[in-house]
Amino acid sequence: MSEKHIRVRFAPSPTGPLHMGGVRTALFNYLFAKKNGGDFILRIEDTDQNRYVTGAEEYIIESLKWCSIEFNEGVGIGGPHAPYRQSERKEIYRQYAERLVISGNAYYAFDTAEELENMRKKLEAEKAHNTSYCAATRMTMRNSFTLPQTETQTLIRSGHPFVIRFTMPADKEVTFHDLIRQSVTVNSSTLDDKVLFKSDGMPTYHLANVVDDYLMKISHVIRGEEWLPSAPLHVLLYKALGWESDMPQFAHLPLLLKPDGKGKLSKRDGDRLGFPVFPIQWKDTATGEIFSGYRESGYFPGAFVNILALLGWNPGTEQEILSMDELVQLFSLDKVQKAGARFDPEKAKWFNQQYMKALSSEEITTLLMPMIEELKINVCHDYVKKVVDAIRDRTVFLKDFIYNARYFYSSPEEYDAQLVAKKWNSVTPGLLKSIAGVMEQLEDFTASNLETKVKEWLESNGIGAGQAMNALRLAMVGSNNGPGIFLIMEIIGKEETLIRIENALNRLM
RNA sequence: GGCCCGUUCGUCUAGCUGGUUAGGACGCAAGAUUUUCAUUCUUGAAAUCAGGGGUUCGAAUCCCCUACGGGCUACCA
Repeated sequence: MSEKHIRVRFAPSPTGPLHMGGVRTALFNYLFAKKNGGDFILRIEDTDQNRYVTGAEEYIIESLKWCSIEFNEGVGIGGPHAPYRQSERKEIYRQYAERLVISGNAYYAFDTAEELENMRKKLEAEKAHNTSYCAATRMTMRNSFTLPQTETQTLIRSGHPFVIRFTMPADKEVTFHDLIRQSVTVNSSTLDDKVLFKSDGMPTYHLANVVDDYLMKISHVIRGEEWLPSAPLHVLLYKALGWESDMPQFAHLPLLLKPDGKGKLSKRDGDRLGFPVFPIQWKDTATGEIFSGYRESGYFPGAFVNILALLGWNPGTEQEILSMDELVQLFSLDKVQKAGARFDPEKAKWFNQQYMKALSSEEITTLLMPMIEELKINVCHDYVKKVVDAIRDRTVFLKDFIYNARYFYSSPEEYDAQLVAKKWNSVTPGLLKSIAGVMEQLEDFTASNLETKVKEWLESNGIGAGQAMNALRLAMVGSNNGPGIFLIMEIIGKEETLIRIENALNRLM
């Protein structure tokens, strides 16, 4: 193991939007690279033409950008090992596949889908332990082992479809070291003769991945746990290609599990349970279905990254709020958890709240203004800032400054029926009229002056504060939430305050 | 079915070289503040460390077995 320059890659395939588990894999690669002064590469693994989804690649790049996960080599920006899109590297793979055939580590196979299906059925019926194309079965199939050499040559020259399969040893212990799981051993008899090169001229993941990681001088392969079972094949491929001394180190990350039930977090869990699973919104062009994103839901990118970082990793201290710089400083693979991490949407909200707290009201307002303008709400920066100051403690998401604070921008249209039933009685209208009369006289319409004057009046008339305050809140807000009622009045101003009392009187009688 | 990986409060986790009242955070509960709702503060409940065997004076920490969970098992990645 030489002291190689650290080079890692994130290699998604553009089959749809990248979900948060994928972003976390990218993040861990990024943190590891930054921490060790290495390179972080973005490679697009688009070897499956059938599953290619238009827009997915752009989506991936935009997502990473939103998260501030920057790559310094790869698709879009190029680099010394370009191209970084596997479909554009097509020519490279075939020679390595053929090299494996020549060295006896791979072979041509001509079986049809139907023949493969029959083989599987037969093996299942026999209750064979290994029901795949492997050392035990390959001699019964149509391939360059069973066909005469001349026939193999003829078939290939005549353009007959073929695949190249790896010659998996019959019975060999394959052991490799994983940075997170230590030693992993598998017997090759349980593995199969994986297709390395497809009949459409494209490599499969296994070949492309190994070839590219070698050519791109990748030092560490950090990927999801779903790849652990095929890692022995990859190790064998490095050996077969004579690259054993340059083989990267492996680290298989634990999976992200769904908050409820069983299994790994999937595409549809988010909208089913009310939280996003995607970094940014994705619209499925085929079905028109929209999948919500963290960005659109009002999460700060820093909070999102923070949440992901702490899923399956921790710094070993009690600090939970960590900036990207701190994450880079503290990150290490040996603090990565082995078991899958169940995602908790509630804690995700808490993280966002912490990031909200860290911002000044001025900063929040600046972030808010474009949203306000887009909604054509006619208020100025200073007004919004007052709203922010008033409700920031009770706000988790940026959009809540708008939707949960509608009463700052317009008179309530509806009044909470339960509250009306409880707090609005026969004396209320008269009471509100009198209070409105008091307020009308006020020059100084600040919360403190309002409070003093209104309370003085109530006291001198022997009226309990409770019924007045609740009725006022009903008139101003329409429901039982929001900051101090006098502060709301100060912000919306005298004119609006009186209008709302009038509105309530007209509507509630 | 086969193979691989895993298993500390409901959840994320600390605990890494055996000796702690098993710590923190989210959530939950109670109280205080707020004549609303939140915030904030205080307090509390919550893991016999999956279970069972060992090793040891002593194990959440080491070993084995079982159970359970997860992943993989395509000419998908």
